[in-house]
Amino acid sequence: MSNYNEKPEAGVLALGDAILACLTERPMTGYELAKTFDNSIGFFWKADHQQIYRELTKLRDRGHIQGREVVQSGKPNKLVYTLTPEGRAALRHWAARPSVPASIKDDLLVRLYALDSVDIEPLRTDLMARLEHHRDRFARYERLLSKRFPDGTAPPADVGKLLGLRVGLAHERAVAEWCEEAIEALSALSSGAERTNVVPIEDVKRETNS
Amino acid sequence: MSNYNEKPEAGVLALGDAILACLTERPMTGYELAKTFDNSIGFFWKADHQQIYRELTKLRDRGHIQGREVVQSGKPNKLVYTLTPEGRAALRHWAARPSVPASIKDDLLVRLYALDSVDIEPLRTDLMARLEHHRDRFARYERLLSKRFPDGTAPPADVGKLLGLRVGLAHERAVAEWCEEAIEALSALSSGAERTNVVPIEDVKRETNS
DNA sequence: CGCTTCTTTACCGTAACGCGAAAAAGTCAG
DNA sequence: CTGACTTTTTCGCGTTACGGTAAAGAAGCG
Repeated sequence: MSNYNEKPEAGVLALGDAILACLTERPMTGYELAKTFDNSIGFFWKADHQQIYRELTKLRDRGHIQGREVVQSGKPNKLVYTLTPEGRAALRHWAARPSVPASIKDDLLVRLYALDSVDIEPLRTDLMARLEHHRDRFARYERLLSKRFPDGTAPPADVGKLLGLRVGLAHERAVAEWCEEAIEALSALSSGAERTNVVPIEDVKRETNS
Repeated sequence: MSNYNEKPEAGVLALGDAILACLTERPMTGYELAKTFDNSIGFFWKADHQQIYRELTKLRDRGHIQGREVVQSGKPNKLVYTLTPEGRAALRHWAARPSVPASIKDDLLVRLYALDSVDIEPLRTDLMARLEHHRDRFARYERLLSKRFPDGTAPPADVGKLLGLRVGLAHERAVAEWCEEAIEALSALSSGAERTNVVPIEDVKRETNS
């Protein structure tokens, strides 16, 4: 059996590390971080500005980042945060620890699990919204990919960002397809004895080759 | 502690609802719930026994479940929890609200994002562990599917459980495939150029306002 | 004999999230 | 000019989630 229950020490504080990761790119203010977590990480992590600022304070207290005030005319002064060498080291150290596989944790699955105890109509509506959502995301990732990495390759420093987009793409596609399947199944349920023939999975060998 | 009916916004407390969903199947004790959340929901949701018990207490206080003590000989007495009509109604009501699409939130992606600031070797090791993990899960779902739904169909009440397994399957497959891709990419990175002089900071991005 | 299983509960912490509010400067539309 | 909105940061209220440590008490296993 695979055992991923080692002992990740100080554990889960990934939001702070996500911020550190963002700051490896360039120094940023809390406002910038909050606006777009840069358009890669922000897809997987969302956090409002209060959260960001609170985390920034903690990171500064730990000496992982350093704030430099930039006086602006016409706007409030801003605090541009830069990684300190300690912050860099902390990030490296954190990144060297094994990650914990995230669980799916989707409440939709809970609803489906109790399918015979809930109303199917709102569920179907919900699933359709979800389908749209995942399709949107998929298209967004595709656009980003073809814009930032038109030939499918990346310079060494950006390989990780490419991979991030690729996993997002794969995930959204898989879930969107599943949504279609689920909607169909629910429709078949509510329309009664009508049974659409389901194609067994072994025969559906869909390879997307572009 | 007075007001929990005024804010029916999108789903917050899902752990409690997951427990309610479990209890629609059959009455269970906290211990049973903690052991295996039944082998469908437990894959997507993991919670230790303290969490479960705490949640059970809350649910009982709300009148959503009802505990019935069963005296046992040879074992401690147990509390078998049953859904009350109020609990059923609450579950139905909760399930009728739109769900919030869960974000991915995987710290591995953060590590990858900051790829040029971290060590690749532990990352590659981590990815290989992850690959194994997702393959395990995939195989597990496959086994469960062929055991519980050998012909790929389910009685109406179990359609949701089938769908849950199917999305798990699709997800694990997609992520496992991505892991392979990522491992390959990282290997190419580390075996490749020994740091040819690449892009120092010659390009200071000018802010729109200085 | 000690160890594990069974079953529940308690109290400790803190990370994460969310909501509402507020400063103090400027821009821009009506 | 007024009102609304942007920019940027911060405070403080709350709840949910989760993690650890530990205590019970009886049974069964080796």
